[in-house]
Amino acid sequence: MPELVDVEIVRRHLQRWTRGATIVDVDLDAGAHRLLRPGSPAAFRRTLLGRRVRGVSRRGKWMRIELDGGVRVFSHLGMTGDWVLRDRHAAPEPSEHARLSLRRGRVVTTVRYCDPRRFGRLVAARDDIDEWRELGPDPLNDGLDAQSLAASLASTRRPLKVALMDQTVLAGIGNIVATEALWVARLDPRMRSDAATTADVRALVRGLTVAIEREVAFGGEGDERFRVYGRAGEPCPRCEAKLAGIVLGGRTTALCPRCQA
DNA sequence: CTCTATGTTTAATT
DNA sequence: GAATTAAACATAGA
Repeated sequence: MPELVDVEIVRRHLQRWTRGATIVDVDLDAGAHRLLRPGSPAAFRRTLLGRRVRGVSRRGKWMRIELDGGVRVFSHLGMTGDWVLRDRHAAPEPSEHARLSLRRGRVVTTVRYCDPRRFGRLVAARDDIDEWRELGPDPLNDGLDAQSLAASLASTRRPLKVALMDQTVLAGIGNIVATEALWVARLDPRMRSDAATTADVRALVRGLTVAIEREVAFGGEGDERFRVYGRAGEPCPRCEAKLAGIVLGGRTTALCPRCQA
């Protein structure tokens, strides 16, 4: 689920469910310790209990739940994380590892963090964590600036797709958006990042915009939203050539050998 | 049984 | 230092 658009959708839900409410209980299961990096169940619980939620912000794939007293809870969904709203008496969800009980007036609800693979993170802190501070511009929050992107790309020799997925270059770009954007831009994912011309960067900005808008239009759901991601071996939607599948930076990549040369 | 997966970090190697 | 690669994390689904 979680790339930039998916995380933004979760953020909106989480903010709607929690803003203005007070955390009256924190429950963590036996598997939650893996999510609290750094942290411990006891400290996490102690830090959150009794605090009111002021809002939820997001940069890239990180969310920041802002609480009274300057406390912040950072949430990363990893590969399979999600937050859901449930009645306080509802049974635990499959793969539910953390639960916040929230009181707004006399009504108590629960938001639950579910994550079967537990690659996600939950970090309570009084300052912004390094992972948050080091994030580059967020395409949804900050827009895309061709000049600064060009400067970032020029500073490294890695393959273009690897640089795009570097969260300090742009925050929130994952394997899906990177793959789709490069196809839209007709750029070879293997080309050296510092070899991108001004025209290439312009095409890339457009590709990213198109790919992100497509994610938004589909609500981050359904395989139909993918033009090339996961479609190696199928015909290119643009020129009908057979899409190639390669590995870059340890991630599978689909590309059209004809129009992304 | 095998293979793959929307993410990140770390270690080893070039 | 920079870049590359593989492995690790843990689980579900095809």
